Amino acid sequence: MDPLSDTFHALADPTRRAILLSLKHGEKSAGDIAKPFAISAPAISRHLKVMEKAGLIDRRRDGQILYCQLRADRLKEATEWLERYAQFWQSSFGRLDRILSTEHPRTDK
Amino acid sequence: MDPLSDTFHALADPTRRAILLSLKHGEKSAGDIAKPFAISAPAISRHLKVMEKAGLIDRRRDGQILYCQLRADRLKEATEWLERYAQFWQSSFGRLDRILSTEHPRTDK
DNA sequence: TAATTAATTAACCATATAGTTAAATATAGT
DNA sequence: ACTATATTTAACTATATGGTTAATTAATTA
Repeated sequence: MDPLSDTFHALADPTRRAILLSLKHGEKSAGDIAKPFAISAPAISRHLKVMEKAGLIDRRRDGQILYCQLRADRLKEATEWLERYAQFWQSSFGRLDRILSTEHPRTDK
Repeated sequence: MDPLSDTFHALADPTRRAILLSLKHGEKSAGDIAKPFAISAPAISRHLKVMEKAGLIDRRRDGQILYCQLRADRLKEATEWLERYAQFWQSSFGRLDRILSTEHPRTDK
Protein backbone atom coordinates (compact mmCIF):
# COMPACT_ATOMS: atom_id res chain seq x y z
CA MET A 1 0.00 0.00 0.00
CA ASP A 2 1.06 3.56 -0.56
CA PRO A 3 2.13 5.48 2.56
CA LEU A 4 -0.93 7.73 2.72
CA SER A 5 -3.29 4.76 2.49
CA ASP A 6 -1.29 3.03 5.23
CA THR A 7 -1.62 6.11 7.40
CA PHE A 8 -5.36 6.55 6.92
CA HIS A 9 -5.89 2.84 7.35
CA ALA A 10 -3.98 2.87 10.62
CA LEU A 11 -6.15 5.77 11.80
CA ALA A 12 -9.39 4.03 10.84
CA ASP A 13 -9.53 2.01 14.04
CA PRO A 14 -10.66 3.43 17.38
CA THR A 15 -8.22 1.31 19.36
CA ARG A 16 -5.31 2.61 17.33
CA ARG A 17 -6.50 6.20 17.62
CA ALA A 18 -6.79 5.76 21.38
CA ILE A 19 -3.26 4.37 21.47
CA LEU A 20 -2.03 7.34 19.50
CA LEU A 21 -3.69 9.73 21.94
CA SER A 22 -2.14 7.86 24.84
CA LEU A 23 1.28 8.52 23.33
CA LYS A 24 0.78 12.27 23.07
CA HIS A 25 2.67 12.92 26.27
CA GLY A 26 5.59 10.67 25.71
CA GLU A 27 6.71 7.18 25.03
CA LYS A 28 5.18 4.18 26.75
CA SER A 29 5.92 0.47 26.89
CA ALA A 30 3.75 -1.93 24.93
CA GLY A 31 2.47 -3.29 28.23
CA ASP A 32 1.46 0.12 29.54
CA ILE A 33 -0.19 0.91 26.25
CA ALA A 34 -2.22 -2.30 26.48
CA LYS A 35 -3.44 -1.79 30.05
CA PRO A 36 -6.53 0.34 29.40
CA PHE A 37 -7.83 -1.99 26.74
CA ALA A 38 -9.95 -5.07 27.16
CA ILE A 39 -8.26 -6.93 24.32
CA SER A 40 -5.37 -9.38 24.48
CA ALA A 41 -1.69 -8.51 24.34
CA PRO A 42 -1.22 -10.10 20.91
CA ALA A 43 -4.04 -7.94 19.56
CA ILE A 44 -2.29 -4.82 20.88
CA SER A 45 1.00 -6.06 19.50
CA ARG A 46 -0.50 -6.25 16.05
CA HIS A 47 -2.07 -2.82 16.33
CA LEU A 48 1.37 -1.47 17.20
CA LYS A 49 2.86 -3.22 14.20
CA VAL A 50 0.24 -1.65 11.91
CA MET A 51 1.02 1.74 13.40
CA GLU A 52 4.74 1.26 12.98
CA LYS A 53 4.31 0.21 9.35
CA ALA A 54 2.20 3.32 8.82
CA GLY A 55 4.96 5.44 10.36
CA LEU A 56 2.73 6.64 13.19
CA ILE A 57 5.07 5.35 15.88
CA ASP A 58 8.69 4.40 16.42
CA ARG A 59 9.59 1.41 18.53
CA ARG A 60 12.72 1.01 20.59
CA ARG A 61 13.63 -2.00 22.66
CA ASP A 62 15.33 -1.58 26.03
CA GLY A 63 15.80 -4.97 27.61
CA GLN A 64 12.50 -6.72 27.64
CA ILE A 65 10.61 -3.48 27.38
CA LEU A 66 9.52 -2.17 24.01
CA TYR A 67 8.97 1.57 24.10
CA CYS A 68 6.69 3.21 21.57
CA GLN A 69 6.78 6.85 20.66
CA LEU A 70 4.56 9.02 18.56
CA ARG A 71 6.04 9.95 15.22
CA ALA A 72 4.85 13.09 13.51
CA ASP A 73 5.80 13.01 9.85
CA ARG A 74 3.07 10.78 8.50
CA LEU A 75 0.45 12.47 10.63
CA LYS A 76 1.63 15.72 9.14
CA GLU A 77 1.32 14.38 5.61
CA ALA A 78 -2.19 13.09 6.24
CA THR A 79 -3.17 16.44 7.75
CA GLU A 80 -1.75 18.30 4.78
CA TRP A 81 -3.67 16.06 2.39
CA LEU A 82 -6.89 16.84 4.24
CA GLU A 83 -6.16 20.53 4.40
CA ARG A 84 -6.45 20.66 0.62
CA TYR A 85 -10.17 20.66 1.37
CA ALA A 86 -10.08 23.34 3.99
CA GLN A 87 -11.56 25.86 1.53
CA PHE A 88 -14.83 23.98 1.92
CA TRP A 89 -15.25 24.89 5.53
CA GLN A 90 -12.89 27.72 6.37
CA SER A 91 -15.10 30.50 5.17
CA SER A 92 -18.56 31.00 6.57
CA PHE A 93 -19.75 30.36 3.04
CA GLY A 94 -18.59 26.79 2.70
CA ARG A 95 -21.75 25.83 0.92
CA LEU A 96 -21.51 28.78 -1.36
CA ASP A 97 -17.92 27.81 -2.19
CA ARG A 98 -19.15 24.52 -3.45
CA ILE A 99 -21.96 26.04 -5.46
CA LEU A 100 -19.62 28.55 -7.06
CA SER A 101 -17.01 25.91 -7.84
CA THR A 102 -19.72 23.84 -9.49
CA GLU A 103 -20.82 26.66 -11.71
CA HIS A 104 -17.40 28.04 -12.51
CA PRO A 105 -15.09 25.04 -12.56
CA ARG A 106 -11.44 25.85 -12.26
CA THR A 107 -8.56 23.45 -12.59
CA ASP A 108 -5.92 23.00 -9.94
CA LYS A 109 -3.32 20.29 -10.08
CA MET B 1 -18.34 1.70 12.81
CA ASP B 2 -18.02 5.08 14.43
CA PRO B 3 -18.09 8.08 12.08
CA LEU B 4 -14.41 8.95 12.39
CA SER B 5 -13.37 5.39 11.62
CA ASP B 6 -15.68 5.40 8.62
CA THR B 7 -14.11 8.62 7.40
CA PHE B 8 -10.52 7.45 7.78
CA HIS B 9 -11.40 4.10 6.27
CA ALA B 10 -12.97 5.79 3.26
CA LEU B 11 -9.80 7.87 2.85
CA ALA B 12 -7.53 4.84 3.09
CA ASP B 13 -7.97 3.94 -0.56
CA PRO B 14 -6.19 5.70 -3.42
CA THR B 15 -9.15 5.34 -5.78
CA ARG B 16 -11.46 7.00 -3.29
CA ARG B 17 -8.99 9.80 -2.61
CA ALA B 18 -8.68 10.39 -6.35
CA ILE B 19 -12.46 10.51 -6.63
CA LEU B 20 -12.58 13.03 -3.82
CA LEU B 21 -10.00 15.22 -5.54
CA SER B 22 -11.97 14.99 -8.77
CA LEU B 23 -14.97 16.42 -6.95
CA LYS B 24 -13.11 19.46 -5.65
CA HIS B 25 -14.42 21.66 -8.43
CA GLY B 26 -18.00 20.63 -8.37
CA GLU B 27 -20.38 17.77 -8.65
CA LYS B 28 -20.01 15.03 -11.24
CA SER B 29 -22.09 12.10 -12.39
CA ALA B 30 -21.10 8.60 -11.34
CA GLY B 31 -20.24 7.87 -14.95
CA ASP B 32 -17.95 10.86 -15.30
CA ILE B 33 -16.31 9.99 -12.01
CA ALA B 34 -15.65 6.48 -13.27
CA LYS B 35 -14.10 7.48 -16.61
CA PRO B 36 -10.47 8.02 -15.56
CA PHE B 37 -10.34 4.68 -13.75
CA ALA B 38 -9.52 1.30 -15.16
CA ILE B 39 -11.95 -0.50 -12.88
CA SER B 40 -15.54 -1.53 -13.56
CA ALA B 41 -18.63 0.60 -12.97
CA PRO B 42 -19.85 -1.64 -10.13
CA ALA B 43 -16.51 -1.17 -8.38
CA ILE B 44 -16.87 2.61 -8.65
CA SER B 45 -20.46 2.37 -7.50
CA ARG B 46 -19.35 0.64 -4.34
CA HIS B 47 -16.59 3.15 -3.71
CA LEU B 48 -19.19 5.88 -3.95
CA LYS B 49 -21.40 4.05 -1.50
CA VAL B 50 -18.52 3.78 0.97
CA MET B 51 -17.88 7.49 0.58
CA GLU B 52 -21.52 8.36 1.07
CA LYS B 53 -21.73 6.20 4.19
CA ALA B 54 -18.64 8.01 5.48
CA GLY B 55 -20.29 11.36 4.77
CA LEU B 56 -17.61 12.39 2.29
CA ILE B 57 -20.10 12.92 -0.51
CA ASP B 58 -23.77 13.60 -1.10
CA ARG B 59 -25.62 11.91 -3.91
CA ARG B 60 -28.55 13.34 -5.82
CA ARG B 61 -30.38 11.63 -8.62
CA ASP B 62 -31.62 13.59 -11.61
CA GLY B 63 -33.24 11.23 -14.07
CA GLN B 64 -30.82 8.45 -14.81
CA ILE B 65 -27.87 10.52 -13.73
CA LEU B 66 -26.56 10.29 -10.20
CA TYR B 67 -24.67 13.39 -9.24
CA CYS B 68 -22.07 13.27 -6.48
CA GLN B 69 -20.85 16.26 -4.57
CA LEU B 70 -18.09 16.72 -2.06
CA ARG B 71 -19.29 17.14 1.49
CA ALA B 72 -17.10 18.96 3.96
CA ASP B 73 -18.23 18.20 7.48
CA ARG B 74 -16.62 14.81 7.99
CA LEU B 75 -13.45 15.91 6.27
CA LYS B 76 -13.40 18.80 8.70
CA GLU B 77 -13.83 16.48 11.68
CA ALA B 78 -11.02 14.22 10.49
CA THR B 79 -8.77 17.22 9.96
CA GLU B 80 -9.54 18.53 13.42
CA TRP B 81 -8.76 15.17 14.94
CA LEU B 82 -5.38 15.16 13.23
CA GLU B 83 -4.65 18.73 14.17
CA ARG B 84 -4.55 17.65 17.80
CA TYR B 85 -1.06 16.45 16.88
CA ALA B 86 0.01 19.63 15.14
CA GLN B 87 2.17 20.55 18.13
CA PHE B 88 4.52 17.79 17.05
CA TRP B 89 5.47 19.47 13.81
CA GLN B 90 4.40 23.10 13.98
CA SER B 91 7.42 24.37 15.85
CA SER B 92 10.90 23.90 14.50
CA PHE B 93 11.51 21.90 17.66
CA GLY B 94 9.09 19.09 16.97
CA ARG B 95 11.56 16.54 18.15
CA LEU B 96 12.34 18.54 21.23
CA ASP B 97 8.62 18.82 21.98
CA ARG B 98 8.45 15.07 22.11
CA ILE B 99 11.51 14.74 24.30
CA LEU B 100 10.21 17.34 26.71
CA SER B 101 6.76 15.80 26.85
CA THR B 102 8.39 12.47 27.64
CA GLU B 103 10.35 13.85 30.51
CA HIS B 104 7.66 16.10 31.91
CA PRO B 105 4.42 14.30 31.24
CA ARG B 106 1.34 16.48 31.43
CA THR B 107 -2.23 15.36 31.36
CA ASP B 108 -4.77 16.65 28.89
CA LYS B 109 -8.27 15.31 28.74
C1' DT C 1 19.58 -23.07 36.40
C1' DA C 2 14.87 -22.37 37.16
C1' DA C 3 11.00 -19.29 37.27
C1' DT C 4 8.93 -14.84 35.91
C1' DT C 5 7.88 -11.18 32.89
C1' DA C 6 7.38 -8.76 28.25
C1' DA C 7 6.25 -9.23 23.93
C1' DT C 8 5.82 -11.76 19.52
C1' DT C 9 4.56 -15.54 16.43
C1' DA C 10 1.56 -19.32 15.01
C1' DA C 11 -2.74 -21.24 14.05
C1' DC C 12 -7.25 -20.48 13.77
C1' DC C 13 -12.01 -18.13 13.08
C1' DA C 14 -15.41 -14.83 11.42
C1' DT C 15 -16.17 -10.94 8.87
C1' DA C 16 -14.94 -7.31 5.57
C1' DT C 17 -12.81 -5.66 1.34
C1' DA C 18 -11.99 -4.85 -3.51
C1' DG C 19 -12.34 -6.63 -7.59
C1' DT C 20 -14.81 -9.42 -11.32
C1' DT C 21 -18.94 -10.63 -14.71
C1' DA C 22 -23.77 -11.11 -15.40
C1' DA C 23 -28.38 -9.79 -14.36
C1' DA C 24 -31.63 -6.31 -12.84
C1' DT C 25 -33.63 -1.68 -12.46
C1' DA C 26 -34.87 2.67 -14.07
C1' DT C 27 -34.92 6.50 -17.09
C1' DA C 28 -34.68 8.41 -21.86
C1' DG C 29 -35.04 8.41 -26.71
C1' DT C 30 -36.95 6.47 -31.28
C1' DA D 1 -43.19 -0.98 -27.59
C1' DC D 2 -38.14 -1.27 -28.39
C1' DT D 3 -33.58 0.07 -27.59
C1' DA D 4 -29.99 2.40 -25.38
C1' DT D 5 -27.87 4.45 -21.33
C1' DA D 6 -26.82 4.92 -16.32
C1' DT D 7 -26.32 2.73 -12.30
C1' DT D 8 -27.05 -0.89 -8.87
C1' DT D 9 -27.53 -5.58 -7.14
C1' DA D 10 -26.23 -10.42 -7.10
C1' DA D 11 -23.04 -13.99 -6.95
C1' DC D 12 -18.57 -15.14 -6.76
C1' DT D 13 -13.29 -15.03 -5.73
C1' DA D 14 -9.19 -13.80 -3.32
C1' DT D 15 -7.09 -11.41 0.23
C1' DA D 16 -7.01 -8.67 4.54
C1' DT D 17 -8.63 -7.64 9.19
C1' DG D 18 -9.24 -8.05 14.09
C1' DG D 19 -9.93 -10.97 17.50
C1' DT D 20 -8.88 -15.37 20.13
C1' DT D 21 -5.67 -19.00 22.72
C1' DA D 22 -1.42 -21.53 22.90
C1' DA D 23 3.35 -21.71 22.05
C1' DT D 24 7.75 -19.24 21.55
C1' DT D 25 11.54 -16.00 22.25
C1' DA D 26 14.19 -13.07 25.02
C1' DA D 27 15.47 -10.66 29.17
C1' DT D 28 15.28 -10.48 34.32
C1' DT D 29 15.38 -12.14 38.86
C1' DA D 30 15.75 -15.61 42.48
